[in-house]
Amino acid sequence: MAQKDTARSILDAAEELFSERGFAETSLRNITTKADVNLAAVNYHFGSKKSLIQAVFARFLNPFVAELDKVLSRYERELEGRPADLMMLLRLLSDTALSSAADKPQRLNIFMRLLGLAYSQGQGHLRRFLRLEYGHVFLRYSDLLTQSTPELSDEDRFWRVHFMLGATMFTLNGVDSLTAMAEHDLGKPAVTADVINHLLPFLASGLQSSIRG
Amino acid sequence: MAQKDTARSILDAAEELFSERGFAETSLRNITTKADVNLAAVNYHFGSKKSLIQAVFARFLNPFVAELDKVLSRYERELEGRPADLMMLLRLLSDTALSSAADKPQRLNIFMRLLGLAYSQGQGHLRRFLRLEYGHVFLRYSDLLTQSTPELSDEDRFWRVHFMLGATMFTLNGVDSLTAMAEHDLGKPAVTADVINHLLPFLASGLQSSIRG
DNA sequence: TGGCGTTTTAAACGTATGTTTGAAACACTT
DNA sequence: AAGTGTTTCAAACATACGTTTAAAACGCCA
Repeated sequence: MAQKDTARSILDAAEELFSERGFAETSLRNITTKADVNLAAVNYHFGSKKSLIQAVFARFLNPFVAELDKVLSRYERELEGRPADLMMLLRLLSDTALSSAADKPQRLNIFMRLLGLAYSQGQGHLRRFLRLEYGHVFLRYSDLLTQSTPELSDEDRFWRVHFMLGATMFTLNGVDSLTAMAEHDLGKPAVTADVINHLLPFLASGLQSSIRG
Repeated sequence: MAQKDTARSILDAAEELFSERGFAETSLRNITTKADVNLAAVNYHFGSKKSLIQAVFARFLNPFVAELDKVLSRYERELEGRPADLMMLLRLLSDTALSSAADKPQRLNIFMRLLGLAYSQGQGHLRRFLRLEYGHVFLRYSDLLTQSTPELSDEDRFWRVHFMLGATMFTLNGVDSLTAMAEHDLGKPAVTADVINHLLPFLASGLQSSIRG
């Protein structure tokens, strides 16, 4: 019990602090103080700060990616060779993400902030770790996206998929500030699921745009 | 001459290093070494590291915002009361951005990376500085956007404008990696202007989406 | 209960950071 | 050329960091 509790406390504290202040700006002393464990515990249980960062991601992504893998397999079976439907693909992904943090909705927001940080702070080791560990699922999803948009040129699809990724990352990365702004500007509270309900039509329309520049 | 040269060298070096490694990860010693000036020069000329960061943004944003202000005034005059056109508004913004770094295209990419960092790294002081200093121009642009999309509900427009911002920030933030990937995947080199030509139709279609979730 | 591997602890290590200092070098007016 | 305000410089300062250490405390099986 001792080992699990200490390691878990550290992961909990690190997850929250990293998402609030970034990786470089969060010290091991911040983390161990919040977790109420000894400073040396991080190096004892995780080896280094870098490994701790990776462990934070792995704890969230391992179950998520496993579940997404299952969901995609089930959907491919249902399709029986027919091409995938775009809105359905987007729904599969967002539902999987939402349900992977269903017990504590705040955790999805926290994790999306971490993912955003991973791509904006240096953390080259993190990007390498993520691609190595989870790259295959995203390649698989990308193939299904291609099936669902046969009318697009490879070039248009390439760019627009990255635009979708950007809108999604940016939005979910700052979903807490955005929902707060929404409540202030529109007088209407919103949760992550509401934001996603607005987001998906935007993404689908953008991907399938027929406006010529 | 001495003062200007030293301060300029520092700003040049800081701009580049910050965009490559982030703010916390770039030390004053990194900067002053690259700029080939004495370590104490930063504190002498700028007062502190925070003020240096703000100065880097001000150097780029002051001329950009001044130019955008002029461009918007000219466009409003041309409209003579008619509602603004969406694609035209997007073009005005992107053209102004592109031309504000026309002499050295790489500077726009560098600056967009900095802007992304400003919103993902802690740097609360920076966000406050940016809103205080340049908020009025973005409010003005936002009003024109509203004119150009009268068919949208305030709620849809609110969310979709932020999705657009996200797609844009993410894309231009990583435009160097993206163009490299594009060349690898599509066998077709691309520059920032090409990326924007793909981006604008995506944004316009997303904003005007009529897909129901 | 005694012994042993695991975990926790307080303290220290070496290094890097932002900032300050006071003297030296410089530019420019009188 | 002397004097004055500005800028540069090498050095030091205080602080914070990630990591290591060696002893103490703990958990558990014999």
